[in-house]
Amino acid sequence: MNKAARTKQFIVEKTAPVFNEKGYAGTSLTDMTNATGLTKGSIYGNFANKDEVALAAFEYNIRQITDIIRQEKAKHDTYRGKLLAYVHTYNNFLKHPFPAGGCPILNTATEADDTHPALKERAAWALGKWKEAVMQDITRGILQGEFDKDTPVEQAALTILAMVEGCLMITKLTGKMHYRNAIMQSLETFIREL
Amino acid sequence: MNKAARTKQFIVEKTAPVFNEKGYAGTSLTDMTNATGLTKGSIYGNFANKDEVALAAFEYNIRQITDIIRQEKAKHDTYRGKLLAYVHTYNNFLKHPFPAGGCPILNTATEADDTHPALKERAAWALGKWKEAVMQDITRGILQGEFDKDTPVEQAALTILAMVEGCLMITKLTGKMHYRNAIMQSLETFIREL
DNA sequence: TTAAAAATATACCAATCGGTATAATAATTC
DNA sequence: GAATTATTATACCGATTGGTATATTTTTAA
Repeated sequence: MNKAARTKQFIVEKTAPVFNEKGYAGTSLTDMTNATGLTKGSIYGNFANKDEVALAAFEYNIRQITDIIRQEKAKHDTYRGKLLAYVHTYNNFLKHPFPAGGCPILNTATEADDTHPALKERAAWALGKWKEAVMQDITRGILQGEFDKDTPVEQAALTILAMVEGCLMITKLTGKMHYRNAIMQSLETFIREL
Repeated sequence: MNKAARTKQFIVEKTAPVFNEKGYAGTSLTDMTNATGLTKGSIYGNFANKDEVALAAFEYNIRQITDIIRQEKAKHDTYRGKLLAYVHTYNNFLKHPFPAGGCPILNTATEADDTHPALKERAAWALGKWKEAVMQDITRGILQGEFDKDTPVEQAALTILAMVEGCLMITKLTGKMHYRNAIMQSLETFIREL
């Protein structure tokens, strides 16, 4: 890993939380130089434009979360346990190195909707991957006899995603932790009833 | 209603969809003059600054939705019917004059989180009002014997909100209508099981 | 209808935006 | 260790940002 690659990585790591908190349009080059301590020339020597940094930062934030989830899922053998890992992870997300600013998919979905199609595409892709992962857990759980074999797999997966994202949004907006606990309680019930 | 008040209203109506689509930071004064056909001087003669217009536009978008929901709820006598009105309204929201850009609470929650505290406060307030309305429907439904008397009222209300907002986010990001239908199906089931 | 008041348009402000050419510096290769 | 290449900093670009002072036009009240 040569100097250039290291600096590139450094820029991504330092700007990722800023992009996630302030959004794409809200993050200026000045924010980026402040976050990194580097100058504009230095940043533009490693990236073609702000878009490239934003995209790389988004990927970084996504990977941050998927790594945590994968780790937590691995702790459980049953597929119900793996699904419940979402509940417990998000319910204690202060314990984990979650990206500052919350869920990057949620953040990107609303802002980049009309303004930044490339970023929106990445966010949609990430959501799709997440959906597939949950669907796979449900499908395998059905095969293992853990879940009802008549479970509508895609619908259940989408419902889990919606509850998690809705929960994150409400918690972020209100700051009330018992709101989060309440919604996560419902999600747990939903998963246990599959 | 004198000229000034009419112009103020006109500015709000024309800029409200722009703010909701592009966000607060993403909407420039040029966007506002384009949307209204007025000049900067004219806008600043009626509002102190961009903040004031953004706040008024947010209130306008919120009222737009609450009016529709109130109307749809009034069509049903039962409280279960009133709750299901959320499902049916959002499921056919193309039929209604919903604000362009989707749910203003969702849009504001993510963007204004760190950047615009006043707007965030209004969004949190609107969400709180919504939560209270749903809780009231559930409480009255319990008194009427429609719902199980052991229903955790606040938890159920928050879950409904989370599912709706999560659904809106996923639909906005992916554009897939059958995702929306699936999640709304789960919400309907949830309400019917209260 | 005319005078006072209010609303709108024009022209401008400093500051910041994203981006770049060039010079200086550091890393790499021979 | 010297030469070359890659990386970073400086200084600047035009365009756009939010905002304002002033002039002009339009409402409103007498």
